[in-house]
Amino acid sequence: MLAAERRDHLLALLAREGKIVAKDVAADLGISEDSVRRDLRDLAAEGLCQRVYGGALPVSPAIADYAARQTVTPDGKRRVAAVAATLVQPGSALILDGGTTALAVAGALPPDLACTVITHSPTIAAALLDHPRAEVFLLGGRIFKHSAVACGAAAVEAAQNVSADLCLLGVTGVHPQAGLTTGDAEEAAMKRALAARAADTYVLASSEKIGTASRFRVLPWEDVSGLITDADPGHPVLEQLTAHGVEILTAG
Amino acid sequence: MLAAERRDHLLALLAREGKIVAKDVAADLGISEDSVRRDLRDLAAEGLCQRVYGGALPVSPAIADYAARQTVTPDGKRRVAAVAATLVQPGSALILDGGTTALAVAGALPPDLACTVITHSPTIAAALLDHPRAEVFLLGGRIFKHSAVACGAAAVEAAQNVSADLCLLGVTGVHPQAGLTTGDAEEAAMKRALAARAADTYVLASSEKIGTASRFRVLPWEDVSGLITDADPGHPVLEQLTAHGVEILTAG
DNA sequence: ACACTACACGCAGAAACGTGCAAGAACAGG
DNA sequence: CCTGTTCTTGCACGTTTCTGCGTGTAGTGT
Repeated sequence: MLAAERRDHLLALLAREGKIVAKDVAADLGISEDSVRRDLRDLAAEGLCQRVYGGALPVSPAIADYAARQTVTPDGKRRVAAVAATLVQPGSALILDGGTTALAVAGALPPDLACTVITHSPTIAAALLDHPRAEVFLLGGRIFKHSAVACGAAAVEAAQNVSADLCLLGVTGVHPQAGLTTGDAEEAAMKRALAARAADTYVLASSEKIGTASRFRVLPWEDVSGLITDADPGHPVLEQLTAHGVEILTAG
Repeated sequence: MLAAERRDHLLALLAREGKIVAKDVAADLGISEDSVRRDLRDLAAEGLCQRVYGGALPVSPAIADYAARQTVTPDGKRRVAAVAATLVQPGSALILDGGTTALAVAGALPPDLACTVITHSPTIAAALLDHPRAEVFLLGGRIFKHSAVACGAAAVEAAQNVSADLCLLGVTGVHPQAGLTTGDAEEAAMKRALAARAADTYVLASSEKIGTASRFRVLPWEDVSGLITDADPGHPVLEQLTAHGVEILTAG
């Protein structure tokens, strides 16, 4: 049994049974109680469960199954998403890009947050179905299979009819000179169109993207309000970006 | 064993077992653990799996999850979907409504079918991502949480810009006098807008809907080419519909 | 107050990891 | 056919991570 698998098992168990008894799980899986306790401690540290004497309980019954889904996104993206979610004010309008990191943001939004989310990603729209107070507006268009978002002329046109307070953008490359880049021209244009419709644009960039550049430019740094990343705040690239006037939000 | 072949093997294993243990695979294939780890690292970099200590896990259990949900689709809906899928000609354009039955149709389409699918359901758009040759066009608009589809003025307007050979419509009520009905006025209008853009409209109706009516009329029988159902062909309601000129396709 | 259980912490062995390196295969060009 | 290059593969090495055990402490129930 893989360690990560065990972790998932615990969360699934928590969602299904509503509680975890360390002793029982240890006996059940044939591992030491220490390992179970260690896992529970880690999960609790990430806010995914509440540690109690003898085992663990869900932090809140409502988000139990959500937590199980969240664990599969890599740690870095999850941390970036958590910070990004704090930028979304109740009652505000948010433009949310596609991609796995943005999907993590959708999941990280408080379940009962009342806000408007505008997105061109069917995946993200579907993910927000269980946020009852979030109003979701979907931008239509031809679906680009590679990144699972609506792109093309129709999607860009649809974007012209919306406005928002905040735009959260995912990219594949973050480079001091090249700016924000992505691997597809259509996608780059779409991201540009989205960013243009929001007062502030923040970029979601897990650490592996820092310092890399892809083929197509999305935005120059002048048009970016801030960058949210889990990279080391002392990273040389990040320091250069600060010099460009980009606010750096680190998700340590 | 070719490197690419090994890669495929790993992905297949991941899909089948839900996890990969580097050590086991290495022993199984008679190659070094290093090679397996290298492959997993590459796959993870491409976002095809999630690397964990000891092996790898699927990026998102949502895939397995979704597959599992498909199988729990009630038999009736699955049979209806299978028949509906046969109506879709290669190269044709299909307007696909939202709802669980329509989702089953998306799943029932041959994986390599080349066609255009127009839908206002983010869920269905997402489900069609694994049909590489299907061109998906998403109709945007405000998302109605209840049925998880785009509705409202924007969605209806978007629908005006498309045309298709076939429209597959889900409804909640099929009644000889009341016609096709559904429980929400906005949704009814949207369905009407969709049906108007296709040469032929077929209705998906699992047996429990036959003979019932909901509050809002979608279409009169004159505008319906046919009905696909798993109800008994001798059902009195179906015979009345035949009299209305509606073609009945039964999914025995 | 007492016994008992659960707990955190530190430790050491084991397992998994990343990296550099060299041998070998596949390949392109002369 | 030969040669230089590139890519892949397995091995060795040092490093990191995981896991079970022992110890002392804290919490729980009688």
